[in-house]
Amino acid sequence: MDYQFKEIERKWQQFWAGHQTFKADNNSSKPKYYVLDMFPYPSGAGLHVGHPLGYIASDIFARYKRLKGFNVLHPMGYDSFGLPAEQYAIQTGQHPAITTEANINTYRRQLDQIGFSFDWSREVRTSSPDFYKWTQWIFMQLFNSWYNKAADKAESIEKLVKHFETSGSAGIDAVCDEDILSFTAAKWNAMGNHQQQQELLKYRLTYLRESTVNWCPALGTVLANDEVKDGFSERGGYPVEQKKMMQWSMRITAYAERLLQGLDTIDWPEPLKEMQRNWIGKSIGASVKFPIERQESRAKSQDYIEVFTTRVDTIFGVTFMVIAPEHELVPSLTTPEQKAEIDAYIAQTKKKSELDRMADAKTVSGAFTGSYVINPVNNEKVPIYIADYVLAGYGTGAVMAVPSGDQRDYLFAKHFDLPIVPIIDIQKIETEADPTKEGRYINSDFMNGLNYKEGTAKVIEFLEQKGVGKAKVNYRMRDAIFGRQRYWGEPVPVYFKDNLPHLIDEKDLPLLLPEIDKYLPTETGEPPLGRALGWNYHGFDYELSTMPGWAGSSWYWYRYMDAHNDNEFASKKAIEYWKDVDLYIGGSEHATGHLLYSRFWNKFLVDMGLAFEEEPFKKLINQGHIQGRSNFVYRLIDNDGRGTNTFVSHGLIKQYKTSELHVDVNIVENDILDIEKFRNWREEYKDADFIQENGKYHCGVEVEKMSKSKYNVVNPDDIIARHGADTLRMYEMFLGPLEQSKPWNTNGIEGVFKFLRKFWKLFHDDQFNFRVSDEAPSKAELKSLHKIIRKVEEDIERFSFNTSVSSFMIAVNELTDLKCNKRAILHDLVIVLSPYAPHISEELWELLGNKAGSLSNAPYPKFNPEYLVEDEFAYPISINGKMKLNLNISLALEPADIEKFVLESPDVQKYLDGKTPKKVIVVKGRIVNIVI
RNA sequence: GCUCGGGUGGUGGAACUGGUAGACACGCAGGACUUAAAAUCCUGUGAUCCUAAAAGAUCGUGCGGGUUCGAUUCCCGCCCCGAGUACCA
Repeated sequence: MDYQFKEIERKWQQFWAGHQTFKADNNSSKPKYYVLDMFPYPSGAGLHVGHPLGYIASDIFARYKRLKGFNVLHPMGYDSFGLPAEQYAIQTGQHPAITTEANINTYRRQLDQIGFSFDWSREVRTSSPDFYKWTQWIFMQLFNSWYNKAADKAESIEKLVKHFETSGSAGIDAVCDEDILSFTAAKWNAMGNHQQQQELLKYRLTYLRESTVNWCPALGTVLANDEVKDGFSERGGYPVEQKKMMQWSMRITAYAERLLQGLDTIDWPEPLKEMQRNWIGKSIGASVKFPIERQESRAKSQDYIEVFTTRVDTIFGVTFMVIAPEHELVPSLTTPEQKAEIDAYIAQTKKKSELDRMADAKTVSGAFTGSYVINPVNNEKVPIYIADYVLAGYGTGAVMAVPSGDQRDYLFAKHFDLPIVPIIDIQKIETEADPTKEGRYINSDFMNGLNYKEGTAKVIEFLEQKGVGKAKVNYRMRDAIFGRQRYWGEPVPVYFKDNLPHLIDEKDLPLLLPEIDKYLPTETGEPPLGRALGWNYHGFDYELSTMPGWAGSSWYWYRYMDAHNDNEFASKKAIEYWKDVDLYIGGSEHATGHLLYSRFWNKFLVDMGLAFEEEPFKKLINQGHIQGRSNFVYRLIDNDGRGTNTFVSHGLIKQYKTSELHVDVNIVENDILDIEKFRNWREEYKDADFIQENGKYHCGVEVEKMSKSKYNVVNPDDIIARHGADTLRMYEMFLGPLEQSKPWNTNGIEGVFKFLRKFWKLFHDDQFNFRVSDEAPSKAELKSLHKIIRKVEEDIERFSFNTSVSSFMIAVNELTDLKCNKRAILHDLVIVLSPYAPHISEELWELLGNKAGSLSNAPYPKFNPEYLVEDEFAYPISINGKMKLNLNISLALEPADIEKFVLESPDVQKYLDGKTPKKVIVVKGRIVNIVI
């Protein structure tokens, strides 16, 4: 039989499913290995050819690790809460659970066809109550915890309460809100429960607080910073505005330092780590309080403005101060004379959209408040301005402006004609600011003559002594907003009593999503859950927002370890066994979302003693994105400027007036249009004419996003129907390096398919009868085999799957040339190929007389370097680094003899021409160059 | 602007620590088989020069320099493409 991929693939997929071949065991004497993919959101469009790229790579690795004797956990599931199902529900009234279920079934069918070795018995779905029960449970643990800076870990809130009861707020160093009270034990105990609870909320790791949020009116929900792009929602592209709301937040900032430090311990791509570092945005500097010079008549709300600066050493160069227009002190600082101007400026900033503000980044604007602060180092009077280049959300929302050292301050000073004072002797400030740290200070009183390091230490010491400043570390990262005004998400297990949030009883978990009539906000503007009639907790109102998309994905890898546990999110035993993810494959778009939140929750679970590895994903690989590759046809335009039904081949379009049209890539092969298929594609093209080149119609090409409207979506089902899953798997790897983004291009797929046929034919005679020989393999055959054994091992270990595929082709070509059908060779060859092309490998494995299904755990063949030793090899030598010649040298020669042989050989002597060489370059025992 | 990737034949891409650049595949050209086509197989395929042919020579990894016996690889400067980020004090 010729290579019948359809039957073979169906047969083995059924076998694997029926025999649970890839079921992972939680008890094994083998070492464990956990290979994880970022689980997909099951969208209605199904998988396109780009989605499985990472899954194929991880599957190859998982299968390889099994061959290497590991107990491999390789699961798959669905991140099944999300907006599209809900949008669809709003439009059609269909319950998102139904849509989701249907989409999951499509995904599952498509995934099964590709022949993945997933352990489906451990499948998880974030929208399933037995999964989100534990998402809610973890939320409750976060609510019941606070972050103890002294111990540098999260601790139970009860411990904090005990401390308050016995010692008051003294001695507590916590990550918390800024407006915490300080109190004695007696005062605490005298507080009512209501006030105590309110105070505790400022410490909890998940808490309710009024905060400015990204509100998207069109979507009717709050978005996280990473879901907003340039002032528009990432999904849908609707405008986003700032709004103050009571919101659930996660105190991720408590973990900022650990999240930063942990990056140094994990094997992740450097760019990704860099993104997280930038996101966390640590800057080391100082905070300084500048006393406000109050006029007697004005109210004394606060008598200083605090700034954060990374260059406290430049404090003698401060000539003005700038605060954000939203700064809370603005009203009290504005003098009556300046009020009109300030109000106008604030009104103007409010009007500006995020986009305008960015476009305006270079134009200087601002307004004077009329008030002054005193520079604490020299008691000089410094005017206070407001300007939108200062962000309310970073630092303290106020900056000390040093125009000689900071370019923005410089431009501002020039615009408002404020003094620019140089403070370092080598500063050049004629045309722009000079932020140098070299040189010695001038105009800086007690710092004069010091260098950067000395000066910084000195000024901090001075400020600390005066009690107006201290060294401080600042982070850019904000606490994560945790509420969405949406239906299709995890309900927050909280009810309200006396306006205070309370957790529901643990035994009432999961808090199920209630049924509602419509998936829209209520008429009063409450989230969709507000429509659930009679939905309350013993008469008390539930929280109506649901959790964001990242909640379930922040811990799901633990659920795979023990997917059916009803009593715990995963048993301690299972977590102790599987520990962490050894290899995680997914896209870099999750850098500052999922991958950061997951690390945060993981650290929290470790603090609680519920997990044991500080970092959840030891090694991470970002697979590149598969872009679409669009094809175009060119419609001839007639003299009246109307489109005709004649199409011009791409090479000839310069000679005609044409318009470009997308054409379905599935009716184009190697950029040549299938004219018949084109005529059938659409009614209007039935009678199309073509101006061709050499009898062919060439299409134009462009790389774009894969999308339906561009007719460049390639469905894996079609590829599998034509060439089979093994071809698809190998071709996706062959396309290029895994981590590189590249356009999908079916042009070369024939080559991979031909390879698999050749491989099949190694085991068969010309009539396609299975025929292998038990003769002893020849040296040449062993050499081919062992080259590939080593190559594939090396390639897989360094995730270079594309080069492996090439090497397979070479090996099979060599063995075909040798007419090799030796059982011993083919036996090992099948094992080595099996991670890449598992179906054909299983079939041949069985034909070779092995027990069906035993391939997945067959031992990977051991590489023997002896077989690579040749008797003679072509020895390349360059002369003067240029001329090259090849000598045939016997490998039996010793290195010293080789040298003699080379130098005395007639070819070399010809070049030497009687002279002795000046220098002989030897690399690894080989002469590579002779300098004459 | 800043940070991180990356520029190699007609195309996708190899070359792992500086050591025969262009593996492998696609495409293209020629040939075999065939009444014909498809499929399959074989040969050639960086450019230029030279040759009847064999052989040979020169150039060649974005551009310009440098280090080295030797550079796609290392260093300096520049250009272009992609990704992330954006007034972060």
